[in-house]
Amino acid sequence: MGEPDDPLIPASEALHLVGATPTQPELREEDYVRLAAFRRALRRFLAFSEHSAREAGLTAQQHQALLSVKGAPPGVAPTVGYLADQLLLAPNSAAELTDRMVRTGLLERRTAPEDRRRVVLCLTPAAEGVLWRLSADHLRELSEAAPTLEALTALVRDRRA
Amino acid sequence: MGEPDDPLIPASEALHLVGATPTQPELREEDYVRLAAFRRALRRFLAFSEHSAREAGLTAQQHQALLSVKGAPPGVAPTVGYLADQLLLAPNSAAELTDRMVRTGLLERRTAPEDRRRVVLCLTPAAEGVLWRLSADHLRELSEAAPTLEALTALVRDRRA
DNA sequence: AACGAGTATATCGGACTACGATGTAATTCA
DNA sequence: TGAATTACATCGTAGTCCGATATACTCGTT
Repeated sequence: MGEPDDPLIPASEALHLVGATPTQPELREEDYVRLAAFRRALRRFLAFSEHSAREAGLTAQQHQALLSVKGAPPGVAPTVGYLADQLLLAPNSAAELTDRMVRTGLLERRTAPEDRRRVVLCLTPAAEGVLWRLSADHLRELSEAAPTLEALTALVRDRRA
Repeated sequence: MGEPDDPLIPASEALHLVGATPTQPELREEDYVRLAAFRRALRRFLAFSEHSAREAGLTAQQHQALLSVKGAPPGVAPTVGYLADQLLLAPNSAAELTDRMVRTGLLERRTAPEDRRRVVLCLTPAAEGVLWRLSADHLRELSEAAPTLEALTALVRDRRA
């Protein structure tokens, strides 16, 4: 994942950047443990997803791209911009992602007739099959992981100060 | 994020790699929409986290590293290996992450006396402050986002075939 | 006590992605 | 028509992760 990991701001300075101090969070040791557990659960799911996608020959990002295109609400055309919006990517990054997926035969670009600036994305039959398989796997995994996730969100949410 | 996104396996071949077909998933259009919505909610939370961390001068990965170290269960020493395990990273990547965080004054390396191969990680006071602030923000955000997330997991979990 | 196997980190080179800045084409509005 | 805007594409850069490999340390054998 290309997330920059080193803003090179010394922590001693960063501390001053955080603005006003919260009113009275009263953070306990337990809260850190819970947050850590929650994040780990999230990571576990994401790791499953990543692994699952990679086994099918694509990346997590590509999987989600397919899902966004396929799962676009009726009446909304899945364009490159829509993809960027759904995946919370910069428009150019979405264009590049599209490039790679077209190159590997997962997507097809179609210039929209009514506005020829826009490019509508279509799944290829191969992508259709892969996505079907991946979705089934994810639904299965979610039916197992969901309880844990829900429990943790509830735990984190309902902690008392 | 340095996630590779282009395995360069043509989709037509990838389709053959997915193994046995599921028994009878009966995927509907709705399922795709729900899965897409769920993934988008996840992304929203992760984006909040990313933004929040970056405002404090570090990355999401670094934030979670701090959380893992701080939230290590009592009796478990947060070493580099432990970090790798918690963040689901390769050991060398964890070592590099540690490097960057030591360089920016977030972590401190301490060779364990009883086994001098192991390196125990400690938060600096600055990191302690940043993490406290971030944790408060995340608990606040989670108390808002959790209901949505729970609703979506439930929706995805309890779909009927 | 020396040896070899195994464990815990560290280092190096390579692959890949995301972004900012910039460019191009199409549309809209004045 | 011309200027401003929108949608997407291209290029160079920064930064992460990983595999392979190296180093340091520990432990069980002999």
